[in-house]
Order: sequence, then C-alpha cells, then structure tokens
Amino acid sequence: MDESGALDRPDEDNGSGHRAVRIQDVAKLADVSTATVSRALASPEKVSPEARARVLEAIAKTGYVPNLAARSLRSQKTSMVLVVLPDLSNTFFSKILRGIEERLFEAGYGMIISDLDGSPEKEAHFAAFTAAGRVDGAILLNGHLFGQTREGEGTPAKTGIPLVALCEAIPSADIPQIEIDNRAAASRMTQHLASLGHRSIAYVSGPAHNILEKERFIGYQDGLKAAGLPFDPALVLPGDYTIESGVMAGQDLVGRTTRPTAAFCTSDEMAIGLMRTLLSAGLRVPEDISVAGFDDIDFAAVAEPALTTIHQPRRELGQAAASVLIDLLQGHPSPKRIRLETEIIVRASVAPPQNIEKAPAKSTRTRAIKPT
Amino acid sequence: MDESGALDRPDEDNGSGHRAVRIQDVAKLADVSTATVSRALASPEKVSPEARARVLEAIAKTGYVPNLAARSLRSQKTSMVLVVLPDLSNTFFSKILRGIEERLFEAGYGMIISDLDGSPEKEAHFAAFTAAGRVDGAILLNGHLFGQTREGEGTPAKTGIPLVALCEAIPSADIPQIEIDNRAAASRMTQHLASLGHRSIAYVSGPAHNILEKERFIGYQDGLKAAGLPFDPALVLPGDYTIESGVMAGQDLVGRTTRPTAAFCTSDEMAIGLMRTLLSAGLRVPEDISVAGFDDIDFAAVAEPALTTIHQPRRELGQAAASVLIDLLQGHPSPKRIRLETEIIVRASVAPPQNIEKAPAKSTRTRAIKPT
DNA sequence: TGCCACCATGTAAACGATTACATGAAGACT
DNA sequence: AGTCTTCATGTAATCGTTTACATGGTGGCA
Repeated sequence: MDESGALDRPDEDNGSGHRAVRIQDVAKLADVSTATVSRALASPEKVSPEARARVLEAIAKTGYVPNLAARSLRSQKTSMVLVVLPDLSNTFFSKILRGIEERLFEAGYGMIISDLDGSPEKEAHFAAFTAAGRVDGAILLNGHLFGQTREGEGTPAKTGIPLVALCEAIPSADIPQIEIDNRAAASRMTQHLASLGHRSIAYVSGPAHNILEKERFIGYQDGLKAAGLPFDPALVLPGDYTIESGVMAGQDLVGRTTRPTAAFCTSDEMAIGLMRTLLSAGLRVPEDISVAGFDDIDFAAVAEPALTTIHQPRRELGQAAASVLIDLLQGHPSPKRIRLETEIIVRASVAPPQNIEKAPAKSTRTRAIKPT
Repeated sequence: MDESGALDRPDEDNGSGHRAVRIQDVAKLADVSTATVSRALASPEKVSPEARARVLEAIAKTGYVPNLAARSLRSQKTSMVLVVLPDLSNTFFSKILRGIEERLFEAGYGMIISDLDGSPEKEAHFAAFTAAGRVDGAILLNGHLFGQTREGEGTPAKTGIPLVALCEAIPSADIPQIEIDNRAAASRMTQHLASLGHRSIAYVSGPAHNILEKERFIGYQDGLKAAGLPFDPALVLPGDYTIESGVMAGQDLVGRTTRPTAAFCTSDEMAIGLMRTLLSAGLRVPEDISVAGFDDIDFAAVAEPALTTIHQPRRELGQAAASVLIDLLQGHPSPKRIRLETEIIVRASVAPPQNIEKAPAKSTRTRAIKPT
C-alpha cells in the first residue's frame, strides 16, 4: 500500500532509495525551472543572486550531482581526456602520468588511461574510443605507433579532437609537442664522458624505430664529433629501454676482449641492468667501465654505484602536456612546442678512465704517429 | 547555394565533415529501423540474418561507432570502471594497474584512474564521480582512506555501485577483497631469516595506520614467536614504503653500536634504500647485515646485491580484481575473497650471519645460564 | 508618458541511443 | 480453415541535461 504513488512523489525525502537526484528535483525544491538550475551552475552571472542562493541550498540539501552522461550527450563534451601510452608498468611513464593527472584534476577533467601494449588491435580500439565521443582530447605518449604506422580510419587525428604529443614527437603531425631536447641531451652526456678522458664510449640504444631513440642516437654522434672522436658501429649495442636488454648489453661487453671505457645507456633501466651484469662478472664500475643512464628515475640515486644520468622533469612534462591540452580544449591559444630542460646528474658511476688505453686502432686513419 | 538542404541529406556521403555517424544514418542505409540496428549489435539472435548482414555492412561502410554518452544515459551503464589508488607513480601499483587494464579491456570496459595523493579533497571528488554515474564500478587500492576515515556522504559505498578492494583489505566493508596473505608472508620471511641463524632481525615498517602494514607487522611477530625469538621494539624502524624512508632506516642502523644481523623491509624500495646506505657506510651486505624486501619489483633482481624478497603476483592481483568486478557488474556470482600466493625469492642479499653474536642481552629474561 | 532595451526566467526542443509495446506475417495446431 | 503462437520489425517514449527562443517585468531615455 505504501508503495503506490511513490514514484511521482520525489518531494523532499529522497531518504531510502539510492535513486539519483535529478536536476528537476533541485528545481522543484528551489522553486525555479531546470534551466535556472543549470544556469546557476554553468554561468552564475546569468542568474539573480536570490535564485542562485536558493538553488545552491537545494543542491546542498539534496546532494545533487549532475549526470554526466546526459550533460555529455547534450553538450557534446565529456570532461574526459584519454592518455595513450605504450607501457603502464614502466616507471618512467608513471611519474609523467601523475603530472598529467594533477593538472587535469585541477581543471575538472577525468583521465582515461589506455595501455597500448604494442598491440595494433588495442590501438584501433582506442582510436574508436575517441571517435565514440568518449573523450574531449587525448595525450599521446607513443608517437611512433599512433597515426603513424597505421593510417587507417579512426585514428584520433581523423576525429578532430585536440591532441598533444608527449615526449615522443610525431614529426609529421602538426599537433603540439611537449618534449625534451633528446638530441642535445645525448650529445651533452657523450661530451661529458669524453671530457673525462673516455675515448671509447659505447652506446646502448632504444628500439630502432623509436623516435626518441633516433634523436638520442644522433645526439650521441653529435657528441662524438664535438669531442673529436670517431663513430664506431661496433660500440652501438641494441636495447629496448628494459632492464633485461641492459643485462644483455652487459653480457656482450663482458664477453669482449677490448672493451670501451664507458657506456652510455639511453635509459636508467638499461644502465642498472648493465651495471649489474658488469659487477657480477667481476668488473668494477666506474674503475673498469663508467656507466651513464638517461631519465633519472628514483632508483638511479640508490643504484650501486649511484648512477650518473640525465634528469628529465617527468612530472613537469606531464603537467605541461595537460596544460596545453586544456588550453586547446578551452579554445585558448597554446604553444605549438614546449621543450623542457634536462640536466646531467653527476653521481658515482662515471669517472675518468683508470688507465688510458692506446688510441683506438681500427677507425679513421688519423695520422697516428707512434710515440716511441 | 550548395549549402541549402545540406543538413538533412546525410545520404551516403559523409565524406567531408567530421560530423559523427548516428545510428539513424546506419538505419537508413541498411533500410531498417534504428531499433533493428541497436538489436543487431546488442542481441544479434533477435534479428534476422539478412537484416543483420545489411546492418553490419552499413556500419562498416559508414564507420559507425555508438555514442557512449547516449547509450550510457539511456541504459544507465557507462562501461567505465574507476580505479582509485594512493600513488600513481609508485612502481608497485603500476604493474597492478596493467593487470587491471588488461582484463577490463577484454571485457570492453574503460579505466578511469584517480591518484588520490593523500588528499581528502580529491577523495571527495572521486566519490562524487561515482555518484555522478560516471562509472559502473570501482576498484579501490586504498582501503584505509576511502570510506573509512571519512564517513561522509558520497563515499562510493553509498552510491551502491559494485566495489572491489585490492591489496589493502577494508575489514569492515563487505565488499570483495583481492589480496595476498600479508601476515603469513611476513611470518614466513621472518622465519626464513631466523632459520639461517639470525637472532636479531630488524623490521622496517610501512605507515603505521596502513592496513597492509598492520598485517605484516603481526606476521613479523608471528615469525619471531615461531622461531622462538623475542620481540624487541628497538628493532622496529619506522618507514613509509619509499626509498627515502629506507635510507633513513639505514642511517639509523649505521649509527647503532649493536646492530641486528638482518633487516626485513616491508617494501623493496625501502630495502634498496637501506642497502644503499649501509654500503655507503662501509658495511657489507649480506656479510655484515642481511636485507630482505617485500614485493619483488623489477629492480629487486638487479639491485647490488640482488635482493631476497617476497614475490607478489601483481599483474595477477590486478587481473583478479578486475575479473571479480566484472562478474559483479554482470550479475554473475563472484568470490568474496581471493588470496593469491606469494613466494620467497632467494637472492644474494640474505645469508647466514657471519659471526654468531652472543645471545641478545636486553630482552625477555630467559634463564640465561652463562656458559663458562 | 511612451517606447525600447535589457534582464531574469520559463518552456520546450534537442542530444543519440535503448527498449517496451504494437503490428503484421507466417507457421502450428485442432 | 480458423485461431493462436512466434518471430521479426517498426514506432515512439525515455534517459537527464543544456540552451535557443519566448515572455513578462523593470528601468532609462526622449
């Protein structure tokens, strides 16, 4: 008996049920129309102070929260941003994510994360995501995958939502880029090693097709040139930024008869894996071989020995990317490219070579006059 | 001139504009009603094979993607899951996240992440999130914060959406728990250390009010008891799972005159920070002091020395939590509690104590008969 | 005083899907 | 052969907002 009529009596008591409070309930309680409630929230200056006060009171009383699906449907905005990244479980990205999240949160946006996981299938899925109007914009941390290898429809660029590329610049696309100067940083580290006296500097690379990698590799060569050192392909070891690939590079070095006196790894993970392998094989770091990294992850400082590396402002990178995207979403002008500064962090893993070896034999016939 | 009538002629060409394809466009092209299109997608068995074929063709031709805001508004489902965690930039969580994401993706759900960042303000925000009908369910990795310290309205428990607690069990709430047996694991590690001959085992704790921490601490005490060792409060060092707190605990140990022969840290980060500090001070690990960790993060294996620790199946934990939540969302029965197995990973950082010290002097007056 | 502009507010039409209900056709059973 | 069930499909209401447009009241200006 009590049930009859319960449906259309949303008076003041919403006590028992967990039925959501609608804008109409608020309107009724505040004795205004739904339009006024909506305006009181979206553009308070368009509503009289008294009405606004009543509305706010009613909202407080009912605990009203706007239904975002409805809002999104009507206004074609979702207050959601998609973040696409290649590997969620990578230390490097997670701090960037935090920076992104902070900024988005401040601006009232939510963050949807998708771990691309190297699968084109997933990639297509997330492209569809953007097409489905589920997000207002996206931040891409995976330049080389998205909209590049695949040109099929559904790529976010096609859907026309604002995009921002973070870290891995997409050369062709004309979307804003937030990044560090990978080339310059790699060059500087190489020169740093050279300035300490190293003549034979190995380079442990990232994945060959990775855009960051390409830039860093060029930077490495720049650095060699600037230091007057020859480039030796035999000193380039393949890697993919993971600890394991660093370990493998280490095994390679351990097995060599003539070893470089320094190794520049393009990620801290690889550097740590490399050091580990060298130490296990009885080599000393930095006495026998200096090791440098890239990124300055938290563990770099507590590695043994502590890792000399290039500091990337990861949180700031994330924040900058989010800021630019927010500007874009709100129609504000925004810079097309932001480059944040890196810094060489000098720690114990790099030192001058212990015993200066004879000049490298194989390359670039510089008129080597044997000193007798 | 060309423009007139352009609006209501969505015939077959959607070529130029990036206006989204609606279900009506598909219906028109397939010569069926919108209802049939919807059915062809949601419940194909309810539609004739021919009609379905035509619909699918039309969808393929137009590149139709359902508008999720509309679907969500009508069906009161969002295909979105909220993941709330205390710290996005923590290595430990990121691998769990990956497990969650994988599973959610398979089931067609998207993942919204919120880094709680220890701020109640944010917490309230995300509670509102769930209330706003933005997500169908949530996975909580922060038992001690959410719905516990604050009992205010808007806590997700109040909104009635399905929840799953991951790792940090919420004792009071009757929501499914996915976890490891922290107490047993800590006990086992403690006994492992004792079985090697350690009589004085330090414990580097997590944050005092953390639920994990409480369980592990009890486990530590269990382990001591099982090994017949006394509990000594002086051997309990405060920490908060971070590298820094491990460093500080290390400094504490270094400064002591009588040191424990082993230290059990409740996170790998702390263990690595601790080892680092000990090594810097000239102590040897494990010769002077053994160090054990908890979690088995990637860096544990390449620490120097390699870290003995407790392996947590983080990815599997994430997957399990997602699976349970999905079951809940789809009305399937699901287990109330899942406990995944841990495993002690024996590496180089733990060894029998080098020189057996005299029985601990201060505690529990066991009738100590001096052997002359 | 009369007209115009303006301001606060209400009315109602979208937004794009899902789905209860209605409809008509086709086969099954007596 | 007539009625009943079943099945495929269409019609239209609905989800909860936002917002273009309409409306009425108030004050300024000539």
